[in-house]
Amino acid sequence: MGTKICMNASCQTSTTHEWKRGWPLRSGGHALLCYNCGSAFEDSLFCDTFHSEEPGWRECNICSKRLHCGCIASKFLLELMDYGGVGCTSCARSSRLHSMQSDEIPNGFGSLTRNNAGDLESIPVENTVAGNSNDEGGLAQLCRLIEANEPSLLHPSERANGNGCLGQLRQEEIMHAIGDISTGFSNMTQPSVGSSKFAKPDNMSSLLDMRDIHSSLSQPSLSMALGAPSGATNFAPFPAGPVEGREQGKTPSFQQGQRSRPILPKPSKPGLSASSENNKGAASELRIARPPAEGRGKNQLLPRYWPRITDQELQQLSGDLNSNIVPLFEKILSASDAGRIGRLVLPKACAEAYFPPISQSEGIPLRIQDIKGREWTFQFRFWPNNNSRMYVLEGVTPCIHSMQLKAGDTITFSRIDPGGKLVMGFRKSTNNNEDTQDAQASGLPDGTASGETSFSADGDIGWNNNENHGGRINGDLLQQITAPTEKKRTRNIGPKSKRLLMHSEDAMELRLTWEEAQDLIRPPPSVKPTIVTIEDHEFEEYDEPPVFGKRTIFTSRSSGGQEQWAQCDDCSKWRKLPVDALLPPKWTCSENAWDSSRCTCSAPEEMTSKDLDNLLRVSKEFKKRRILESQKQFHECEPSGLDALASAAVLGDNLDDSGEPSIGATTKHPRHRPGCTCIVCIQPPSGKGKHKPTCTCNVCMTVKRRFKTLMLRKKKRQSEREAEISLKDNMDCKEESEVNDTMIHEVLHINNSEIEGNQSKKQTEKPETSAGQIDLNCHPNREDMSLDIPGLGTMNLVDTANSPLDSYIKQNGLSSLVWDQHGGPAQHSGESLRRLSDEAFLASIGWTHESRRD
DNA sequence: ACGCTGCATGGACCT
DNA sequence: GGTCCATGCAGCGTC
Repeated sequence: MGTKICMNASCQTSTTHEWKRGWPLRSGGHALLCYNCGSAFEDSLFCDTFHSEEPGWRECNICSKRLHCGCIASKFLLELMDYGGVGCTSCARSSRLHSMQSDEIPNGFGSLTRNNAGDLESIPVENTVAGNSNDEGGLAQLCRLIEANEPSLLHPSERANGNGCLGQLRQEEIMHAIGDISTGFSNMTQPSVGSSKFAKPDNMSSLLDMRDIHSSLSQPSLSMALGAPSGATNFAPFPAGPVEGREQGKTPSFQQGQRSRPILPKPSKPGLSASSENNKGAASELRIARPPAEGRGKNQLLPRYWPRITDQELQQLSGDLNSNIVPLFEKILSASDAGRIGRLVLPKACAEAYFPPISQSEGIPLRIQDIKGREWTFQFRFWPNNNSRMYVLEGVTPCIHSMQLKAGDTITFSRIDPGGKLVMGFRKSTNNNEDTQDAQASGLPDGTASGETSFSADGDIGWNNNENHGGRINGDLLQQITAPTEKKRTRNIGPKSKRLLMHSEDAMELRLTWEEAQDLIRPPPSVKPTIVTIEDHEFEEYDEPPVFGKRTIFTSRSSGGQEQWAQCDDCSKWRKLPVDALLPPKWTCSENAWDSSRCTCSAPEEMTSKDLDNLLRVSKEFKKRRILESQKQFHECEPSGLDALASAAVLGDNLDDSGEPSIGATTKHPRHRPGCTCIVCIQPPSGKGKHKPTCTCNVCMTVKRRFKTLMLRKKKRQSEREAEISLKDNMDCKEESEVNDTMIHEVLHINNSEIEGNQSKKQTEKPETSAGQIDLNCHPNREDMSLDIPGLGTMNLVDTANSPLDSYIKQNGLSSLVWDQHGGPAQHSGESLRRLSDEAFLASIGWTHESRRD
């Protein structure tokens, strides 16, 4: 991080690695303080936000000089200015009490003076504040100065946490701040410099407490915007309503400060939209998640529930109602919240903080006014849940309907003070069609729109809302949020912004199909396989996991031969390779052992750029089409792979045979409750030799049905694949003409080799040819994975699905069984085969034919 | 059969 | 590992 020099003139410690952790920075991390005296290092006074994002430059109301960056400290100051106008240093000085000169600030900015160069210096704190800890440095005293000048401007909690630190001010800003403070407070009443409170060094040593002041400072604009008539009590950011009132009796109000909270939900998350602040300027227009009013209870409210109401909205509201609106919390409606049940799950912390306390599960009726002034009565109650409580509002359906809310919309709860009346508003999800109106009505009893549309989409800093991120990502996200059926998927994606979102078309570019992945798998380099024979099939076993090889493109020439093309990782030129070449993940021209004339990057490319473009374009289109097809298949067809296995386990064969009565499906399945009739549970313990072919027990019937269905599906698929292959061939022929005379058709290798998923089939049917073509896993799309029947080997299962019935029987050595039944190598008709297949299959898995033995 | 109610469950998130 | 909360579902009441 380089050498840091302490700003304390009497210290000036220079260090490269020793420092203390200071106040949290809005953009994450902490300021660094001198380990020796606790003062700030030079560059610690720079605001990270300022340097990285420049979110909040503002102009002086008078001279238009640009001020501050919007970091925690300056925001506080500026918002104070917002109350009475923003002022820069010079303007402030002209209007400010001239008596308030920096050298006259006895216990505050006496520690901050300008040196000869005009820069700020920090002088030892002990020089100015008796008994004060050095830890805070001079900046901490800035807060005290503020308080000294206008105690009523601070929330009692802020006064209680009088050790505030306006840390990230850089030198110039500090001077601005001083001036701003002067200006801002000059409009206020009774500057009481040097009050007893001011001199009192209470709570001044704890850096932890410093965060409190940061939190508190982060939200003063809210109350300011409410236009409190006058006096300190009205200026408190969240005037205590009845709820708090109960506790106020217990706790002195000055101790009821805002709890320690980060200024924004998470440093990284607000950053998503922080840049949008750039041109906004006025903080009052930003939809920033605010730490809500101090409520009852000790639980912190999760940032996702912080109300995001703008100062403008609040101002308007307050004006409309002639009273203070205290935003309490908000919640994005879930599917069940907006559903027919009519129960709105309340966040526990919110319910306990802002709603009346309830001791009985039945709860109490709660009257809440909606945006149109109508009053609704809900049952506010709870259920015991895991040694905790789950709070719900019951009977919300009519209200939800009247507001035309649905899952994904946000419902807000506010309180009108005085009186403590609860008000609920809403905010529509911005991806709704009606978003253009987007009548944000956060608690507006008269339904007055408040200009939400203009900034809801880009000014919102909350990370758990559906309005962040612009463009496609936003669209996708919103779509997911408002689609309850997609909820499970969106949960992971939407709220947290932790995952990279990508539009589907873009994602398609990067998407690797299973077939492609299969074909890219290479044996681990320089590891010799062990050859293992399982059921007459030879397998290569590797001790090391496979690696992905280099992706190549295959082309076919009109002469019939195939070519493989690979791109050099160094020069990006395409080189022609033999079809059977398997490349490592990284490959360069120098490794081109097949063409000595092109084994260096300097060698020219064989293909013209036009050819190459065509090649790539066709490959890309082909892939897109292929992915779309696979998606279509996925949606239209049966569940596959593990899904099928799970479904089959749950549903027996109803998956395939919908005509059969359903075995009661239950999501509790894996536990196999008593009475479960799934394929797993109905297995006899031994599983073998106890069932006659005519047996109609549950097990036998299920197994029979399963095998029948399997075969039918297999046949159907086979015919579909054949049809598809012919279709593909036709399409490929069309494409060929587009590319080049010499390139008859071209497809990705992976497409070429197993367009219809036949590759894995071939590999399993003819494993002896699979040497060099590693299939380390069977295709997850294979429906026969659902056949998890004891006694049947994995390879048999694979073959079962992929082979015609007769070959299956042969491969499993069951032909003798057929002979037995018919007294010789009968010429089986399809019908007889089908008739026999049940028994054959039963035999293969161990259900022997006792009747035969008889 | 249908709807309501209260609880259980498990994934997601937080500490 | 603990907590929260969205949702599933069994049991019960009502039609």
